[in-house]
Amino acid sequence: MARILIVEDEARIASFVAKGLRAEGHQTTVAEDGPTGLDLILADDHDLVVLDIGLPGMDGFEVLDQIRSQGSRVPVIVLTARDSVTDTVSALEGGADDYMAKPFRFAELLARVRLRLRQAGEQPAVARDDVLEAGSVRLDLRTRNAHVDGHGIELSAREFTLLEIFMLNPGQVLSREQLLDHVWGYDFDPASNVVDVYVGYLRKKVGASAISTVRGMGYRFNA
Amino acid sequence: MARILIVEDEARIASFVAKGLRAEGHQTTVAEDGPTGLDLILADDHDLVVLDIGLPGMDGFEVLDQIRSQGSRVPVIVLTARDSVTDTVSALEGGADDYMAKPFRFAELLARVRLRLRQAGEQPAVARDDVLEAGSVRLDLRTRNAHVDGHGIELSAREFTLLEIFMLNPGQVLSREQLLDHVWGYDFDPASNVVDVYVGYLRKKVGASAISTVRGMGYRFNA
DNA sequence: GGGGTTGATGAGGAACCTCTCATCTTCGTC
DNA sequence: GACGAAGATGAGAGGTTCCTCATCAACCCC
Repeated sequence: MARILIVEDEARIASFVAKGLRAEGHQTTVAEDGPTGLDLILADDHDLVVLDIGLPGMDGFEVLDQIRSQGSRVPVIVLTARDSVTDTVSALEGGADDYMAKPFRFAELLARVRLRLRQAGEQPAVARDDVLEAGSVRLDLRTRNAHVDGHGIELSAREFTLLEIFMLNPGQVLSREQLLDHVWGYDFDPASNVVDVYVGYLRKKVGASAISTVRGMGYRFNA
Repeated sequence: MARILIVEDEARIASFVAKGLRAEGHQTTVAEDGPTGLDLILADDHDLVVLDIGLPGMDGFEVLDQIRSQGSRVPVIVLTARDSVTDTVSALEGGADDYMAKPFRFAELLARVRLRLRQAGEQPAVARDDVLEAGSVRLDLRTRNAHVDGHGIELSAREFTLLEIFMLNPGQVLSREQLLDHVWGYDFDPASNVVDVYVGYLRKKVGASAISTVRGMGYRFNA
């Protein structure tokens, strides 16, 4: 769909982002340091850049500064350390379009990537659906209400996000790892069985048949 | 803006809804029983109907049935008792466009009223802003993230909703009663000081100057 | 059908959220 | 300045949420 450059030295995060974006149908390139990233950006081969601030050699500010001063208008989403106010403000003043504080959940990054791509493409703000429906389950993303068979159910924040991810990918098998990345974030203990537990909670609330287990693979939401 | 008919026998709820909708700039009429409501609807003088199911004399189902069988296509939002699954399903099958389970928060009803009016008007789904910004405060309604000076802050669900209401009405004085209706719902103890407490929490997080006290009146969010 | 692997689930601790209550502070008025 | 009213706030109860761990059940392969 879009060609996205990830400038990030931590392999774990780079791969977390790249993997997720590829699963969304985007083409990804990873640059592990500033100069490489800068070259690739200036080659003007990408639709969007995800840029880490804490890079070895040449930090993200410098990269940002250079590409803007050389006239590139490619959308840039900056990754900063959590609550590094200074970083964030500088980044936005320095020409970044948006930023994410680490650690972040992939679902959030994805939302911003979509927003920036949409804005860049000048597409008329796809009347994105604020309500997901599948079978008897209805999820209102704006009011955060959920209904099964037209009868309201209560979901906690975690349950809601998990169900949202499921309903955005109906019929697809989602691995525990994918779900953990999307709902819990990349820095969560991958050995935890918290996904299993929350799938259990959801099944109790939306009906056991809504989510089937694919042994050895993960879970699938049935439309 | 729109002419809205409220068919509801409980005065407390009728006035809660009417008051809120008038504050939004709509014209409201209240009918306290089914036959009156039916007459008014058939007079075709309203853009939208909020219809209670539990009415004396002629219940909401009957009203709905009659108006649909007589060809009216006015959008109808039905009010049902909480978790009365049967009611809800019957209502939707009977031609209602949406429903709210009692007790409800006004903010939610408003969201649905807007949606239905928009659909009825065939307006091209105003690219409604999913991000509220005022001064240094930024509130992303979709991802439920909040930022102050570009630095993420954590808000609980209640805090978020309260801040949302404030930011939707910047510069306006909002009474405790209004806030209670919007954020807590109409069946909440009006003598509670919970609004004061939560304003206190918000001030700690977004800065004390963001919300000023208007003595004897309520609170105002400053843009 | 036995054994190992994978998934489901109940129990429970820690943290958090929500609200009430009582007390303290601020404000306006006289 | 003294007083009463209005608002702010700390303490804390009660409930919920989130997660871990241990155990139990289902499944697969041979």
